[in-house]
Amino acid sequence: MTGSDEESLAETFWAVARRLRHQTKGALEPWEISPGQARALGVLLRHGALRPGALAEHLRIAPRSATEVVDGLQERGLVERRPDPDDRRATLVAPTAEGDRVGAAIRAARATEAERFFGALDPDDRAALTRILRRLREE
Amino acid sequence: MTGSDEESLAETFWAVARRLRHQTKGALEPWEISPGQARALGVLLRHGALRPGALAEHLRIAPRSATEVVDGLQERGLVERRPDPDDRRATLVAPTAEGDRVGAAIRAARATEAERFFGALDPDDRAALTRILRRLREE
DNA sequence: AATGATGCTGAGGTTACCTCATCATGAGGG
DNA sequence: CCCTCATGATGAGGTAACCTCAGCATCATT
Repeated sequence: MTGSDEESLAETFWAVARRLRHQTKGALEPWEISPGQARALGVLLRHGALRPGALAEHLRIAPRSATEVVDGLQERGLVERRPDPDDRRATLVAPTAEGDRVGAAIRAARATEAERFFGALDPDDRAALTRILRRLREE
Repeated sequence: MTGSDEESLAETFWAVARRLRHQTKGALEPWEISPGQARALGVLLRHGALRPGALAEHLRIAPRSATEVVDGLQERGLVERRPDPDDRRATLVAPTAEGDRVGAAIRAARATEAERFFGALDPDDRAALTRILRRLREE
């Protein structure tokens, strides 16, 4: 019985994820930026300059894939590569001024979408969800 | 303030999703079946025979993509196509006996993984999460 | 019958990931 | 020093899961 309860919890979780993803997709369109790129930009805004490898760890993707994400962001002028002064093999990826600006705007737009999405919940539920998800994330 | 709280709620949600996805990935390996196929098989077990179009609606993907998922399941002998007696344009997709068997095994394996994942929560939190996610799904 | 809608699928494209090989550089031992 | 091995980024090439659009068969309506 526990088993099938758990099953439906995971299933429900994914159903919600899908709905959130579909709804949020449009939020990024004004900037023509993919979800992965937006996520990477967010990490860079939070952490400052990072090596591609470190960025990959944050995003939990392969280092090679981080190179691609950075390529995309660089093409749009949102980040720049510069040599790492401590290691000539390495590159540092840092947001440009435009990257800062766009990153902040995206952050705001996503907050609005999230408000629309999670707005269905009353404040208690919202707080409970936040608390529970944080526990699941950090485990 | 509400805005940034919401932002971090969505962010947290995605962080949890990523972790769950990575953890669950291995659970399907014994059957060499993709997550999407497993999900489709689950829907078919729950609903019985469905047209590809209806399956697509359940999965929230394009009808054409449902064709591909069904192709994959059919190659593995887990579902079969048969003509819809009510409409000769249409096809009904139904699990085979093997599909029933594998579907049940997958269901059990996923329950085990989900238990490992959501097991970090005490029963109250688990119930609350289930209730809140259901609301978000159905909204 | 004729017309337009519907159900499925072939053809072909996109995206976001992956692995493996390559090349430059770094770090430590002899 | 220099040799070897480890490490950082990237080129080359592949894959999985989605998509759109066009085409064909069939249905429903006039």
